This record gives sequence, structure tokens and C-alpha cells, in this order.
Amino acid sequence: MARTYGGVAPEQRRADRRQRLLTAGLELFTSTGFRHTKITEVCARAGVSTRNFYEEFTGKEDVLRTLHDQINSLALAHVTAELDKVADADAMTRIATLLDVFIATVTADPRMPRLTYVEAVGVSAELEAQHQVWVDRWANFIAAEASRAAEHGVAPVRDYRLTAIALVGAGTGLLREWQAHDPPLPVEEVGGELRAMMLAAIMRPEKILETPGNPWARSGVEESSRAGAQGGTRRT
Amino acid sequence: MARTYGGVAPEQRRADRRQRLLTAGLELFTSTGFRHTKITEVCARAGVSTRNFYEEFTGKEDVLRTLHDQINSLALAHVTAELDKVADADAMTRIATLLDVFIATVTADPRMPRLTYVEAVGVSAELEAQHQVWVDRWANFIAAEASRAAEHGVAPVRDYRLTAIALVGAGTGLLREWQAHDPPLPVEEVGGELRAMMLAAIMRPEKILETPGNPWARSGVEESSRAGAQGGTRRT
DNA sequence: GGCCTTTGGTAATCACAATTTTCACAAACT
DNA sequence: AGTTTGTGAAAATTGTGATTACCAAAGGCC
Repeated sequence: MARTYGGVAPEQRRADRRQRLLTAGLELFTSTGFRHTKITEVCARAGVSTRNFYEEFTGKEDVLRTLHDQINSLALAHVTAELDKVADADAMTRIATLLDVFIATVTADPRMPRLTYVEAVGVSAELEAQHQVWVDRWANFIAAEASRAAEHGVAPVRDYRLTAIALVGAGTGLLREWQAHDPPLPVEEVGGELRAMMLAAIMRPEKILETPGNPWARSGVEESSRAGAQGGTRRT
Repeated sequence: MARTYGGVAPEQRRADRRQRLLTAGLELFTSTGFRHTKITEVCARAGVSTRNFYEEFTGKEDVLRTLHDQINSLALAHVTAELDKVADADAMTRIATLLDVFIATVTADPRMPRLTYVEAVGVSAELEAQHQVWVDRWANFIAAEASRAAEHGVAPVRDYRLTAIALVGAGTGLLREWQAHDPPLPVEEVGGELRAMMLAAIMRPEKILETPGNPWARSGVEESSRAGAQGGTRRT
């Protein structure tokens, strides 16, 4: 049943068509918008017939979900690869690396943040669930690095789950602005801001809420860190 | 031409229908999702005919845009009202107030963050532009408070524009998670996290990037603040 | 109290895009 | 070379939901 056609295995041909459809989808979804993109337009741009389209995907949303997954996976792969290289660097360097690689990856093509943070939002319950999964993954990643920093004594020992989620949100918001802005925001400023915010959020003393004024002016992180490890009410 | 009907002025009747349509829209958009909500469903729930619908709105998106604007306006009104009450409190108290009121307002009804941060994203160019405008407003608000803090010497003097945008993003992300989470995240934890992150982001010393290790353990904010005011390269 | 105006609901129309099906062709195995 | 089968383009169909147009009824005006 599976013959080679045109000198190419059918699987290869399928894969090629699929790839072209994804490329066309990325381009059209981020320019005309997902809502206003028609399947036939995607097919036309990809040079693929609608018949073949339905062989690869169940519909428009399927393409979008796949792209969303691919972009996140790509970024995660880059980040993990780079983090492995600095496996035994100090915690703050690792956090900075995590961020720099992430920013570099997703800003390499403005269509990536556009698709992930704008077009793929509020489309369907499945996509929201997928978003949720990825936020969890990134947040766990960040929380793990923060805990590592805490072990090294450069950050308080506490639960970083919510902080990590907020940081993911900060990145999302910043990148959404970045891709929408005209004139474009400088990438290095966006990256710098995110890096600074992340470090500040992780290194901040735990009691910042209760103490009016400026706690950091009075006591260093070391002290707060120790206090957090002893008296913290949250789980570690 | 304008008679009173049923003892009520026609304008009043119109306004009532409009309000019912908006209520129905909020409910349906946040439950079945904007994309999958049909105009006839909104009309049915509102007890309004399609004819009257088109008298009030140009289409589904018009309803969504109005809701998006209303929710943001409501939050802004609450925040400004409360900030006026603490007009001459210290800067950090004002920032905390700003945040608490904001969180309290939008978490009062989970449909608000759902509509604003999920359903109204990536719908159309106009809605994206409207989003942009609101992010700008909120960011300016935050940046103004941060500058006020800087004037009082509790934060470094620097450009807070990007920090403010990132903080808006952090709030957005956190609230998006909040409304999606099951079991629900405790509101006070979300608010606390945002508050802490905001204070940390504003009070952080300027040179956090360049200095490996923990700058706060070595030097207080005062010193960094002064250094920032003198040697900062960014505009104030 | 009848007439005229405004209103609201229903029903028909209209448009558009997703999905399916058909048809023709080209490539490989025998 | 013929037959079989995967492949691609295009057309047809279908379904769905937005928009409009019409009709009935109710409310005030003279």
C-alpha cells in the first residue's frame, strides 16, 4: 500500500505538506489573525489541497494547537539545553541564563509571541487547557531554580509557586507588548527588565508586605532568608 | 416622535435593553466563550429581539468591546477613588492600596478577569488596540506611583515604564490563572504575591543586573537610589 | 373611540466558509 | 504496456449563523 512516489516516500511527502501547512498557518494566523483566516487560504499559501489538509489536521484549531505546542517546546528545549551547559554555575547565573535564552528564542521571530500570547488565547477550552499546562511547566521550572537559589542562601526559603506564575505572566505581558509595539521596543531592554524583575522577585525578603517603609534598607536578604526558613507558614 | 411607552420613556427602555444585552453577553461570553456564543443566544438570554440588538450594537464584537471597556473603567474608577482618599500617605502605602483595590474589584466577579484577559484577546485589531490603550493607562498609573516613591527616596530614580508594563502583565497572568484554576487559588495569596512583586520591582536597586551575587546583601536601596539618580542612562 | 406611530417578535434571506466527494492524472509494480 | 492505487485540484454540498424585512400588536394623540 505504501509506495514511493516521485522518488520520495509517501511519509516524507506527508511530512512536507504538514510542515508547509504549519508554516502557512503561522504566517496567516499572525498577520490576518486566527479568527479571520480561512482554511482555504492556509491551503493556498501552503500549496496543499483541502483534501490533504484534512488528512493532516482536523481543522484550523488543530493547526493552532500544534503551533502553540511547537513554539513552547522549542523554547523549552533551548532553555534546558543551555541550562545543562551551566549545570554547576551559581543559582543567579542559571536564572539569568534561563531568561536570556527564553527571550532570545521567542523574540527571534515576532510571530512566535504573537501566536502564543495573542492568537492562541480564548479560542477553545482545549487550547486554554494546553496553555495551562505550559504555564505550569514554565512556573515549575522557575520555581525549581528559585528553590535552588534558596538552597545556596541567596534567596529566602519559601514557596515560589505563585511568584513563578506571576513571573510567567510578566514575561507574557511584556512580550505581548513587544510584538505589538510600534516603534518596536528594544529587545535588550525587555530582556533586561524581565531579568531584573525576576531576580528582584526571587531575592526579595519574605516580609516585604508587613513592613511599611523599606525593609531592604534595614536588613539584608540573609537575615530574611533565615527567618523565612524558620518561621514561614507556607509549605516548602 | 419620542413618546413614553408603558409609562417609561423610550430612552429608558433602550437603556434597559442595552444593559440586559451586556449582562447576557458577559455571562455567555465567559461561559460558552466569545467565539462560540451566537448573537441569537445573547438576545434570547436578554429577552431582547435581534432587531433591538442591532439598534444597540453593530455586532458581537461591539458588545465585547463595551464590556472590556466597562470593566477596565470600573477598576480604574475604584482605584482612583481610593487613591484620592490616601492622597498624602507614604508612597508605598499608595502602591499597596492601588493594588489591593484593583485586585478586590476584578476578583469580585470571576467573569471580569475571564472576559478581559481571556475572551477579549486576539479577537480583532480594534480590540487589541483597546487593550493597548488600557495597558498604557495602567502602566502610566503604576509608573507615576513609582516615581512618587522615588521622589520620597524609597525607590531608585529611574524610568519605570517597562517595569510598569511587566507588572501589568504579571497581574494579567496571575488573574488569568486565578479565574481558570480548580480548585480556586485563594484571592489573598494572589493579591499578596502581586503586592510583594510590585514592591520588589519598584524598590529594587538599579544595578541588579550587572552585579552577580546579591547586591541587596551588600548595599541598601538608598545608596543604589542615589547612584541611579546620578549615573542613570535612562530618561526620568 | 378611531387613527397613526412606534415597537417587538418572527420568519425569511443571504452569505460564507467548512467539509466532502468526484474526477483526472501520474507513478509504480507486474 | 496495463492495471492498480495513491495523489491533487476543483466543484458541490451542506450547514450555520448573521442580517434584514415584514407583520402584528400595543400605546398615545386627536
